[in-house]
Amino acid sequence: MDSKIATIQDVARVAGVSTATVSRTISKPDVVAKATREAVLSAVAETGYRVNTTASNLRRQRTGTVLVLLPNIANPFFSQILAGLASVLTPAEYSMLIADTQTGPDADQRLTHYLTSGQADGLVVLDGTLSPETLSGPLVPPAVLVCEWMGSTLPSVRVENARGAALAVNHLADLGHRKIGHVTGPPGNVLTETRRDGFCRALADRGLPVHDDWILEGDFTMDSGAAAARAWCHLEDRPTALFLSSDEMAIGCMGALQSRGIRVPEDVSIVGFDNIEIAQHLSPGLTTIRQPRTDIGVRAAEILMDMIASKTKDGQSEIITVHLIPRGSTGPAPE
Amino acid sequence: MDSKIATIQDVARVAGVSTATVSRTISKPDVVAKATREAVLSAVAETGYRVNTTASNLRRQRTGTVLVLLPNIANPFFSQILAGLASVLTPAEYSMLIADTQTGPDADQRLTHYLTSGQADGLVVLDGTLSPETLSGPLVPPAVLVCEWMGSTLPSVRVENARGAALAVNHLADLGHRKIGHVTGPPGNVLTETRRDGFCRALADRGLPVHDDWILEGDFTMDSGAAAARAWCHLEDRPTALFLSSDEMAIGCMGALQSRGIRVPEDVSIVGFDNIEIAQHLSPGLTTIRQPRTDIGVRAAEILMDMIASKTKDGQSEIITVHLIPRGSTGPAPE
DNA sequence: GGCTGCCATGTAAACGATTTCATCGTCGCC
DNA sequence: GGCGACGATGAAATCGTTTACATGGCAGCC
Repeated sequence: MDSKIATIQDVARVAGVSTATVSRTISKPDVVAKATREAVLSAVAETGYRVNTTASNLRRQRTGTVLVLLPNIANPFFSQILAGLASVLTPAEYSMLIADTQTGPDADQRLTHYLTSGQADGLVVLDGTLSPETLSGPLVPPAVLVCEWMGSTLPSVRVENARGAALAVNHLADLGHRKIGHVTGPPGNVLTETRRDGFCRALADRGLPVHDDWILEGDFTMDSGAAAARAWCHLEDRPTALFLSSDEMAIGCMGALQSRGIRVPEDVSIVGFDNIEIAQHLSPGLTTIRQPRTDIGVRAAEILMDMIASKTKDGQSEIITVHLIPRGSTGPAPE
Repeated sequence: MDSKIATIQDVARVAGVSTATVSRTISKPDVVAKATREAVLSAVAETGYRVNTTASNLRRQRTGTVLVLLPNIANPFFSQILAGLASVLTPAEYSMLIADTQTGPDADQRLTHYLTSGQADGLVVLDGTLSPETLSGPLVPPAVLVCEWMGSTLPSVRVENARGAALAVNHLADLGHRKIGHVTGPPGNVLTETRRDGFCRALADRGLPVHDDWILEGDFTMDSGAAAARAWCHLEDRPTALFLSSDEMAIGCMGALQSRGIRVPEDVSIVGFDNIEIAQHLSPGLTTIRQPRTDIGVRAAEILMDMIASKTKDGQSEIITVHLIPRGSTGPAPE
């Protein structure tokens, strides 16, 4: 009937040792004598003892929490990175505190509050719109940036965004397209900038025209992809291929085009970016740039764990390779 | 150069009061005199004091953590529930610990460990395959089940799964379909059972045949939807309409059908379940049963907060209404 | 045999808050 | 004017660990 959970004191009493020995048995078993160790372990089993993480964290001056900042938790792209993060953090006894940076206008203030409140031992930033200054205060814990860098010196796991865009352009150019358009992410976002730059540079490299009217603004959502499709329809001189800065937008765009009777890829070829799971299940399948999302999360978590362990704010950076996945949404340029 | 964070002691010293008064000023401002309160608050501002959550939690015998059990974090359906949960939990100073119940074979054991380790003040269960016994040990904190019930007496936020299935069937029957098939979720999952039962009952109510060959087994993933499409192709006597137990499966199925040249809805009508965002962006749009995912999360979190506040394991339950969203993937039965 | 040194363990002081209980005024009332 | 009550504050215990330091015993060595 002891609904109370056993404490280290109880274990110590049962095993006939001091709490120090119990603690040592659990954290560094090799420093206690074999006999004592066994006595303690059986006392642990008998009492059903579990270490109280809160107390442990307090004493060890850590929080056991990693704060993950992301713009939109409902985006499947992010959730898969989360899965990667979790697979490393959970075994390391860290829990993820997920903060949606998009909710509400006071987001920036709430954020600073969060960052400096000592609620987290580390930070994983998935939001490309956060300012480097916000992230480099003295009170801000070690941080790893994911998928972006913005000239900051913080360690990061980045994806070859520019090269990804170039892969898309080259693929389309190889298929004979000469009029290639682009739908960007939201302005100010690093992903947006790099992919757009990579796109423009690749066009130039292939000697293809960069046409301002063909660069449409989106915001990574399906809705904005659909809007881009409508905008495309209203263009006088329409590109025969579109490279969209995210799969979500590409899906929204493709759906909107198809429901207007425009054929993909016969009338227009579509390339996305991300390779989210659904891309292969569409008809036609979506040609896209693959980013290994789980790996990204895993590497980010590993780097962060290293930083926390070595108590530094500097860490390694890593660049993750992207690949073109050709599918049915791209085809030869129409006449 | 005091990179150290201020403690309540520092504030007390600066304000010339005791730590007790500082603590009171912050947690129940009305019991301290106005003058003292102001002195304390300005000392707080001056020192940049933030309460140390870990210490506070330890003293107050809480963890400040809610454990969320879900089968697959990458599923967009769940992430939106998470968003709803977060919107309630974060303001209440709770953080979410997300545990993927699917990873690894020792999942069940790890789970029990988690549940009883006192790591969480509450539990939100999104996984329909967990056994009620696992969730009702004396050491398990207050729990709310989401989207399921399995005869358990635990409080829950459930969705009208059976009625949703009936809505789908009636919609198809109204369109003249008499041969209606179903793709289920994974066996043993409560959602699977209830939706299948609702499906069968609705067929019977409309006087339509229940044909075992037309009930295909899936597991809620796109891949299994695609597999169902292939299975459908191999049927001798093919249903003219399919109700799939999740949108993901419906998408996988529709994509696979279309890429085989089978037209939706001319050759076969498709109904999903969930109304995930992408459903409206497909071409044709996916007819589906809408569950208000964010609301579900919000209500579950609210109920849990109530339970924690009143220190009980019993809470209210709530049933969330579903709606049919007709889109282009359903049409009149072919001749 | 006595000294050095190491190994295993215990003692007790943190960690930073909350909260009970005691104390000290001050006010009101008879 | 004295007594009771109440309102505001402080002192100190407590939450459950971890860990620096002290202690005691035993082996090894001259």
